[in-house]
Amino acid sequence: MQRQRAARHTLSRDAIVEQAVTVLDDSGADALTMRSLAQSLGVGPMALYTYFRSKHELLDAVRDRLLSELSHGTEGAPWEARVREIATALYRLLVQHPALIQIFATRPLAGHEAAEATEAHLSTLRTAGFDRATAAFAHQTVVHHALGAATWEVQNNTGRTDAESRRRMQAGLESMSARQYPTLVDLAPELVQEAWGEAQFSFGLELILDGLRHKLRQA
Amino acid sequence: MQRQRAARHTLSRDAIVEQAVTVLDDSGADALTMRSLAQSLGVGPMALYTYFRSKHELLDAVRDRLLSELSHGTEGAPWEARVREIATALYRLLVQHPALIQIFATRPLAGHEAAEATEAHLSTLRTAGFDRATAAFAHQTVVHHALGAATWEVQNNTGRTDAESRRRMQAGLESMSARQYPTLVDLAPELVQEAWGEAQFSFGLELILDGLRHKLRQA
DNA sequence: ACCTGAACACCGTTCAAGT
DNA sequence: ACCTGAACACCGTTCAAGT
Repeated sequence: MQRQRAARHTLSRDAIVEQAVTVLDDSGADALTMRSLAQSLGVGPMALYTYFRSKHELLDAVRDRLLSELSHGTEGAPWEARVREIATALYRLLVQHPALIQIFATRPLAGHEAAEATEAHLSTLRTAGFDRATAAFAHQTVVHHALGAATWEVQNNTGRTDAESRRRMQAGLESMSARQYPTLVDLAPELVQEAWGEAQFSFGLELILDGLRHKLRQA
Repeated sequence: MQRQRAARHTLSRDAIVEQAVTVLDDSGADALTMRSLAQSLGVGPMALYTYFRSKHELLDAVRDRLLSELSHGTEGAPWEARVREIATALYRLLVQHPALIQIFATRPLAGHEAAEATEAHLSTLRTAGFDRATAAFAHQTVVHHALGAATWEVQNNTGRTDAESRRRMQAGLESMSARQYPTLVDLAPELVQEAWGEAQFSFGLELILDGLRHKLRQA
C-alpha cells in the first residue's frame, strides 16, 4: 500500500495532538514516536516539526489538552462534594490515559495547566473556610493522592482484574515466608482483592477529607 | 583513550545494578542506556545481557535494590510514629532517586518488593487495631501519597528552590487573568513558596494519620 | 559460562532543498 | 509557510563467533 500524499495544510497543532492521544490510548506511550505518529497522519516525520519544536513540546501539549477536559465540579455543592468531584475526575482521567501519568513523571509543569479546575478547587477550599496556606496545601495533597493512586492502579492492577491473574498474584504473596512476613501473607487476599481500583482511591480521599473537616472544626 | 579490556568475571548482577544506580543518580534516567552503562563498566554492550535478559529486567533490579534500603521503622514506637518513619523513608528515597519514580510509572511490581518494610507497615497498622481490610487500604494510601508527592516534588520543585526561579514561577501565576482565576492568582505566593518539599508531604501525611486515628476511635 | 563485534530495525532531530 | 528526503548520531537487541 502506497503512502497517500497528504493534502497541504491539513495539519495543525490540534490535529496532531488529537492523533497523538489516539495513539497513546490505543498503543501506549512506547508506541508514540514522531515517525509512527507522522505516518498515521500520512506525512513525513519532519512535517511535525513545523508545529512542535520537539517531542517534549508535543507531549506537553498532549498533557495540557487532556487536563483541559477536567471537570471543575458542581457550583454551589458542599465543599467536600466538590473536592470529591474534581479529585475523582483527575483520578479517572489519569487511569483512562495512562500515558498522562508518564508525562507527569517526566515533564515539569509550566504552572498554568488545568487552570479552570485548579481555580475551582482552590476557591472551593477558601470558601469552605480554610486559610490561604491550608487551602494551598490541601489542594496539592488531593492532587498528589490522585496521581499516586492512579500510578499504582495503572501499573499494578489495570489489566489484572481477571480472577486468574488475581489468584496468581495472591498465590505469589502467600508463597512468601509466613515466618518472615506473617502479616503480609495473612493480608494477601485483602491486598490483591480489595485495595484495588477506585475503592482504594476513595478510601484515601475520604481519609484526607476527614482530616480536613477536622482541621476546619479546630480553627 | 583506548578502551580497557575488562578482566574476566568482574561483572555481576550486583555490580551492574550498582553502576546503574550511580548513572541514574548522576545523569538521570535518559542517560542510562545499555550502551552507556556497558561503557562505564568497561565492557561491550552485550556483556550486560549475560546477567539481564533486557533493559526492563535491569530496571526492575535497580528498583528492587533501592527499595531494599527502605527503613522499616522503630520497633515498639507508637503506630503513628512508625507509619510516619516508613512513609518518610519512602518519600525521601523517591526524591533522592528520581529515576525510581519513573520506574514506578512504567514497570509493574511483581508483588514481593520491599517485603521487610511492607511487613513492618502492615503489622504496625494491625497491632494498632485496624481490621484486615482497613490495614490494607491504609497501607496503600500512605504509599500512594508518598509516590504522588514525590513525583510532583521532583518534576515541579526540585532544582527550582532558588529564589530566582520561585519568583519567576510566582510571576507566571500572577500574570494570569485575575478576573478568570482570582483564587489562583491570590494564592500564588502560597502555591510556589509554602506547598513545596517535605512540608507538603508531611501536611498530607498528617491529614491521613488524623483520618486513620478518627477511624480507630469510631471502631 | 562469559564476553565480543557486526548487524538489524529502529529512534529524535539537523540540514538542505523543494513548493 | 509548510513539507520532503537524506543523513547523523544514537537506541535495544539478535546472531554467530570466540574463549
